[in-house]
Amino acid sequence: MRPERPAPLAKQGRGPSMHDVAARAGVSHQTVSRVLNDFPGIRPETRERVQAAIRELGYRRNMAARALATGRSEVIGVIMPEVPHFGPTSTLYAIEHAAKQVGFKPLITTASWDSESMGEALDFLLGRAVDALVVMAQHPDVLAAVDAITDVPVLFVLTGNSHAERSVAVDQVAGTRLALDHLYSLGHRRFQHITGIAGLTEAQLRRDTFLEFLDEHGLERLPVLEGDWSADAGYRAGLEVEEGVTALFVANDPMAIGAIHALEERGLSVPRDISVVGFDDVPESAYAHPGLTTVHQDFAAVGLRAVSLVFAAINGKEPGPVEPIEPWLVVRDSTAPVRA
Amino acid sequence: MRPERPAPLAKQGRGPSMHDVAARAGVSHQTVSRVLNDFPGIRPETRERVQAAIRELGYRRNMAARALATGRSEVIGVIMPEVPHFGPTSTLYAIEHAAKQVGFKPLITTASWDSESMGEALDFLLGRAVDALVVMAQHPDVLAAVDAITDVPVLFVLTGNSHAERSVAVDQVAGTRLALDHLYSLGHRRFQHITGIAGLTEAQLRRDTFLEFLDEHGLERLPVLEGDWSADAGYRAGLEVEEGVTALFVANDPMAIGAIHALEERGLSVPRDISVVGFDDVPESAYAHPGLTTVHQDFAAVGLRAVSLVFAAINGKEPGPVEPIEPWLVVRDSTAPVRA
DNA sequence: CGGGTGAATGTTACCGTCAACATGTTATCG
DNA sequence: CGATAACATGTTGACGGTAACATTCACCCG
Repeated sequence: MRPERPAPLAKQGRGPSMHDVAARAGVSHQTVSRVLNDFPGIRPETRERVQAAIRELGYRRNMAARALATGRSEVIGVIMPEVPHFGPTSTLYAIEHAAKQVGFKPLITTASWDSESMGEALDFLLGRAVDALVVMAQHPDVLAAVDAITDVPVLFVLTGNSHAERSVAVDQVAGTRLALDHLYSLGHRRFQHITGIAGLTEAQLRRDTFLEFLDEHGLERLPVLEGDWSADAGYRAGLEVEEGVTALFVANDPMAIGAIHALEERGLSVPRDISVVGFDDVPESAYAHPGLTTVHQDFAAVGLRAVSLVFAAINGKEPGPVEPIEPWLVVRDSTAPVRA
Repeated sequence: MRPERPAPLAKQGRGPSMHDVAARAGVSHQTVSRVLNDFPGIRPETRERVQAAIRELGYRRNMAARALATGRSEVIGVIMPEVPHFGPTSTLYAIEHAAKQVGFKPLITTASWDSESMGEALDFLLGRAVDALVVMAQHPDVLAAVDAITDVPVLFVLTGNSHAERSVAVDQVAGTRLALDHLYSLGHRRFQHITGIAGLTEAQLRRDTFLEFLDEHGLERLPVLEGDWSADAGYRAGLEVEEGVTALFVANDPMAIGAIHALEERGLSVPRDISVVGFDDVPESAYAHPGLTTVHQDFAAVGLRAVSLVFAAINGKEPGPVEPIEPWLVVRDSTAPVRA
């Protein structure tokens, strides 16, 4: 199962074309085209005849030909990270749904953030004449790799609002502060943080904001624990949480769940001994044990807004600056006031 | 943001074509084509010159034209359910990865299982001249809706091995029996089940097998609790679990997590008072509280095998019957021997 | 009642690529 | 040394649509 080059080509007889329909309806192929595209000035009776022919032949428009002639494909290219985490996946679904509403479909490809991988992804999508590009730019390098593209409108997503220019994102700084303010207001003063994958913009923003917050409040900087978004990593990091820490801010929910598991194994009770806040609000977090306090990110809104902007750009309207999407805090049982 | 018909067409100047490259390299466009497609019999020096021209112009093959000329698009159409659950999503990623290895990419669309929605999805994908179709057929009706398609190889996925014909699936009956045998061997005799979305093949198979199992062992049929795959539904169902039940088989992990939450709220301890088995083995299940015993489904294998079969079919090789993919049981802490 | 007008439809060229066939150019060999 | 492969490349015509322009016809009006 390796990539063959001159592929055997299992010639599958093509379906009927416009000409076939035209012949059957006794009109010219152009008239068929006009019916298909809802052009005015077709006699109802003619339209009827054409539509009948279409139905009878089971005709289906060839979008490759249409794309060739018009230069448009009604497809939006989407570049995703290679690992299917909750955020990208949710956003993808939202994009798919929103795109469908306006007659577009996504053409998906995955890429890591090195420029070679991105280059391949771009070649693939642009070669398909996608009408626009939505790039999940979780890593700063991605922006550079895509920068040269001018063939087509490009929109970045999941950039943590660090590149407001052409990007739709949940405000990571605001989300992080929501979590930390909550813990601080419960009286906690000894904080630790478990990060997401090093280098990813969102992980970096949460981490930087965490450290900023500590400094602002004159709190001690305990070691930051490195994670990779996975529950496994959260578990391992949870084993390393320092004695005396009462507030643990974890960069996403799965890691938080892993970490809580580790803490309990160590005999620490959440939230009695230590409060934990996650990030994302995955559906299971409400039923974790204890229910996980977390920052909700509205990925559906991200997808919707992304498509709406992309659609505007495709139609030549250049919209104004984009506001970040505001996250909100969901307080559950994994956080409690610090013990006296 | 509604679907406009005659769309304004933001004319974006097209990129260079083969002719431009040919002119620059001082050869004919056909020679360019040959270089691009790795045809033999090109003088190395000529090849060099063409490749230089390609690089200099930033030429990119127009796949719409290629698709039109060859009738192939190197794209696999994928029809997904509208709600992004773990199984379909994981499978999608696996398909994307496997497809990439053989030079294909997925074109995704979602559809519910009614024939109208499926019809639209099919029109869209076949209009794009996809080379093959992978349909996530979670509902029996889907099979009927897609049945008429002969233009292109079609493969079903996630059918729970109920339609072995043209389908790749994890064996649901086997998986269910793994879970139930485990519980039975621990001494449990009072079972209850929380189902997935009514009507979906996988949910149905798990449920039917559950009932069969009860009958085979002469166990009482307590009411089956209706769920919908969501942790929420699991929680609600968990509130309804009957007194005296010691073994709860839940149709997926998120619902199991929700159910456990409900049981603990009711003062029942898992696994002391009641053992719970889930299905799917989502990554967080290992760190649920208690660690969830569950049936692991290898979605990566499903995706891989699906692509491999589809690829074979595209190249005209009709492969033999497909073996189902075997799930396995992962025993963790949510199951224990029944108390004496 | 002839020309103008607009509605309905037809004709032709072109989008960028591949496939089939045609041509030109070297080596090869009797 | 001329016929003849074998190789390297060029030319032409699909593929199935869309767009621009051309045509036909009926009708209206001065």
